[in-house]
Amino acid sequence: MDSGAQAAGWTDERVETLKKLWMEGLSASQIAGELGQGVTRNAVIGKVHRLKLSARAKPTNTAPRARPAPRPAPRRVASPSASLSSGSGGASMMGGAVKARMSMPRPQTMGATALAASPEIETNLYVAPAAAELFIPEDKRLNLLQLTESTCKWPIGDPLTKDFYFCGQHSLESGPYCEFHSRRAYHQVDKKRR
DNA sequence: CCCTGATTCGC
DNA sequence: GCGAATCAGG
Repeated sequence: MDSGAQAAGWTDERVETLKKLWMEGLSASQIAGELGQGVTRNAVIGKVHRLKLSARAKPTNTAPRARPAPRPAPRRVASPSASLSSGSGGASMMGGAVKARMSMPRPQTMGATALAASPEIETNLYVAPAAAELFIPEDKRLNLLQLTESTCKWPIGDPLTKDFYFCGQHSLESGPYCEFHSRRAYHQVDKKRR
């Protein structure tokens, strides 16, 4: 009995699922995860475009597609070596080590995520720059002149008062902040406020 | 750093 | 047609 060859090939069923989920606003990675591990987010996006499904939720948008992206020279890596004997009816794929790439068990705020009915009163109109999250001993606090290339430049407190200082921890090579504040800087913590 | 979709191009 | 690599934005 033949078996296998399920990862590749977009069956009508899968295409329908793709359309459905895409229209519902799910992200490509989520759809990929839903379809199966044999499908990557790139595959989903690629298929979406081939189907001309892009622009799912854009009723009134006449904005041109940004820029055609002036590619200098993608220069893709040539085939490492076509020494892999293809054909010969040797289905040597699927060894078993299925790496669960990209695990995201977190709900994450998607487009159709309803707001939690939290009657909490937001009295704090002014939120400090995530200060109280990391206590810095006084002897470690730095002022503007004390900052160096290797000190975390995350500001803490109100710049207009004396209780202002910089984190001062050893900063990462990849940024001006320490590891802790580097995360706070970007990452999707609150996403965009619509 | 994380994520998102968009695009290109070798297969 | 397919999707990895890459790009570009947030």
